[in-house]
Amino acid sequence: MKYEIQATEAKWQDRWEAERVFNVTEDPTRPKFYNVQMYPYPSGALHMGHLRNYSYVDLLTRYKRMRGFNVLSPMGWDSFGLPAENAAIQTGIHPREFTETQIVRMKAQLRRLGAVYDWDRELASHSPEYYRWDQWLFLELYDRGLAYKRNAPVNWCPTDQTVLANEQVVDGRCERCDSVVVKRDLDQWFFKITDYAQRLLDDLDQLDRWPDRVRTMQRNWIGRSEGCTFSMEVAETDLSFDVYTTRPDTVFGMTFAVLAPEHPLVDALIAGTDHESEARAYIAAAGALSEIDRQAEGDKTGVFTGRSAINPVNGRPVPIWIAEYVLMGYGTGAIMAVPGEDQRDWDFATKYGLEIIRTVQPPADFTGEAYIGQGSAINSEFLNGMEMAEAKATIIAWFEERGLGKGTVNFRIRDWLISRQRYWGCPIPMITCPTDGLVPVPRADLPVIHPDVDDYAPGGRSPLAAVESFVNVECPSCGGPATRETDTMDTFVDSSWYFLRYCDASNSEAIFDPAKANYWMPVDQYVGGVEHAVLHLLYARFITKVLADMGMVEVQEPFNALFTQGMLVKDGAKMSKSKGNVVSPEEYYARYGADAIRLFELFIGPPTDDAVWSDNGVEGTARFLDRVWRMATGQVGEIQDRAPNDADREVLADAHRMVQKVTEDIDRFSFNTAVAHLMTFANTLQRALRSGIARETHAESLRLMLLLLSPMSPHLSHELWELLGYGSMLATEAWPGWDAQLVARDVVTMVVQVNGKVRDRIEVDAGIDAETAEATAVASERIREWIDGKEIRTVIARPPSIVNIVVG
RNA sequence: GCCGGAGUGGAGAAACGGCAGACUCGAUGGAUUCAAAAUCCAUUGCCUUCACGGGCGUGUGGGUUCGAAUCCCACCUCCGGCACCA
Repeated sequence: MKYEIQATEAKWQDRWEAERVFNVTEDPTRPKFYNVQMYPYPSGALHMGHLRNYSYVDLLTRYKRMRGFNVLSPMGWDSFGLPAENAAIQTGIHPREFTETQIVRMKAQLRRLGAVYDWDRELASHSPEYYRWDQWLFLELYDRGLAYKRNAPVNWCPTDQTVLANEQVVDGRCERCDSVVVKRDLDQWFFKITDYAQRLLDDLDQLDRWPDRVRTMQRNWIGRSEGCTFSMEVAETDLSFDVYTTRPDTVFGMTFAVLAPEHPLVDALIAGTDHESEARAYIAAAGALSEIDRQAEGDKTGVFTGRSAINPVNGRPVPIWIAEYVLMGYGTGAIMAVPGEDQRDWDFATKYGLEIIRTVQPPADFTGEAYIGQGSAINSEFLNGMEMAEAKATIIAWFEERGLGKGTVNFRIRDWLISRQRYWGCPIPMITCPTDGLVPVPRADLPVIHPDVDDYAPGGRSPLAAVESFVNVECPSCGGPATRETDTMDTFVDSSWYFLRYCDASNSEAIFDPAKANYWMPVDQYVGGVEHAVLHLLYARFITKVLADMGMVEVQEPFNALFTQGMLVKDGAKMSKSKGNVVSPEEYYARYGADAIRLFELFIGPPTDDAVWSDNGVEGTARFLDRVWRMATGQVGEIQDRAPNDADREVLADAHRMVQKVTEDIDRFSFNTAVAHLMTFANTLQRALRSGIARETHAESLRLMLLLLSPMSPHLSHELWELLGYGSMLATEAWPGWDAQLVARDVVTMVVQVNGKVRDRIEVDAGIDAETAEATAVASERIREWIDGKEIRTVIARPPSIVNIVVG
């Protein structure tokens, strides 16, 4: 009997769906398992790289189900965004039509893989039923002062014609299109994620089932530093400015001060000095540079202002410079320069002939320039002799006593810029009234639906701004003429709460029912790419904390365990459409079926590592599955109607060993070795069949194999399960346990080493004691050859596995 | 520069501090076949030996240990993140 791949796979896909096997509701009597994959952008065609992730998630859904969990595995679509809009610009097809076509295609592809979800909870961020709650969330943040509009220098991508969040700028370039990002001053909406910086940092400690790498990346991104802010007066004026430093202990070593070129005080500072025209030229030149050039580490440039500032600790005047190595966006945009203990200040001082005073004693053998290590304070009056920590505390207290400054904490993270000047996103629900200023759209008027437009092309402002019927509205407050906000939201807003919406996806009265969210949350296993380490994963944590503060959900952290899968690599590059190296599954479905593809995706290597695609790997797993089919249907060897003998009992023991290993390997996410153990047992079973196996042993072996194989290659497993009469729906069976007595071995191979080198292997009783093990080892013929005539210094016995004889 | 992670056969990879290379691909030889496909068997880290066996071997150099791919130190290479953040 031949295995009919296409018909069988279709049959089981139909049955899982028709019998609603994976549709779930809250059930307090069972432990829940909330299994989520980062919802995909509906790009249309899935390639082998994508299928790797779907195979992992589907394995977990099926496995946890069999382990007795109430498993929720939903699916949805991150369906706002640039690709659909760019396609619309090119083809004229409405982004909605384009997107919905792609969603239909992708659903069909997931179904073809045999991936199962609770489709009742399907959501798409472009649907008004979904983005209505984006808008609601925005208004809640606005009411809490967590959403605000401000004019600020922002990152502008000249190609995509929109602003970007800091997190979307990579090495000065747009993460999407790689264009060099420029700064523009624009009125933009921000979410105040900086209010949550400390909590986002602190709670990383409890995420012990996240990869360290991701936690470290978030820590770096949040970038907490402790230091001191104090004020400096400008000599011969009544001006003053604040500086921030993490090294207040070195304040006596300040030999100059530096302002960022954009510092608001600069203009007043240089006005009327001899250096005014030179300084203005410098500022203009700095302003014209791109961010990349600005941030390029190289020769530091700067210009003297002609003014001096007074060092508050000793009244000493120091020259004030303007230099672009000081950034307006961090701290106060002004620094005290201590060249003795800061390499950047050292470089600058050396270049411009400024004084250098060491205030920390370097070790005698120190040969570098600025010294940033530990040491005693010198040249620092009352701080002299103190170590760094003590000196810091002392000087901060000194500042605070006199009201001149205070200990402060700074974060590198900036507020989240969420405005986008693009069409295919969620409209921001705000109205600007000449009388009342910014007025929120009343919640009863949500959703603000974005109208169809003729021209999607970005032109520096949102395409929505061209639609007068959309823009012009009555002010909800005074009824007078007013205008709508025409920017749309960053799509990362959509994705920062979708996992909560899955819990109650069809609720038309609220964003979700807290009771339902509290049943399912937190997500027990979150699966996705590491590229979102500081984007989506940080935003989602932030929004969850906001919703927790609102009392909507109890958890402070949305994702209990995070799994970041490796990429699939082909021809030395990540498999992706843009690289042109994708392998489509269609041909493989036709030849080998979904089960073989899934099994290969699991087997290809450790899930967290990148894996290299190989064309004939699927052939290997297909061969394995075919062998399982033939062994199950009596096409291999001989199944004998007799009582099990010793050989059969050993086969059964191996089957139980397989159950143990596969279970343990799945639990530690070692899917590649789990598959390997199934293959090993298949080899064992095949040998047994060839020499004749008892029917009972054969049946039990197959039963266990099919249970273990079913989360990996579900179609063939289900078909055989039904065919062999074990039941009608394998997916709802319980995961097998193993018999510890059967797994344990009576006789084991003991290795005997002489001086650490293996010299013999002896079959011994598994319960052998150390004394007997040693005696057995020494008595061995082969061992005698190595130890005779030599002095036995010591013998290490670790029965029953090893004995090491050390001879001199 | 700073912070992570990783270097094991021809390839993907295994290996609680205890037999390095499980499992799969590939390759070679063989069985079956009129022939092929499919299937099955055997071999497959390097050197040496007719053979039994022996020697070497997990990026490099040290160290700890009876024993190290695994732990420690230094270095090299690759990958990822951050980077003029005061």
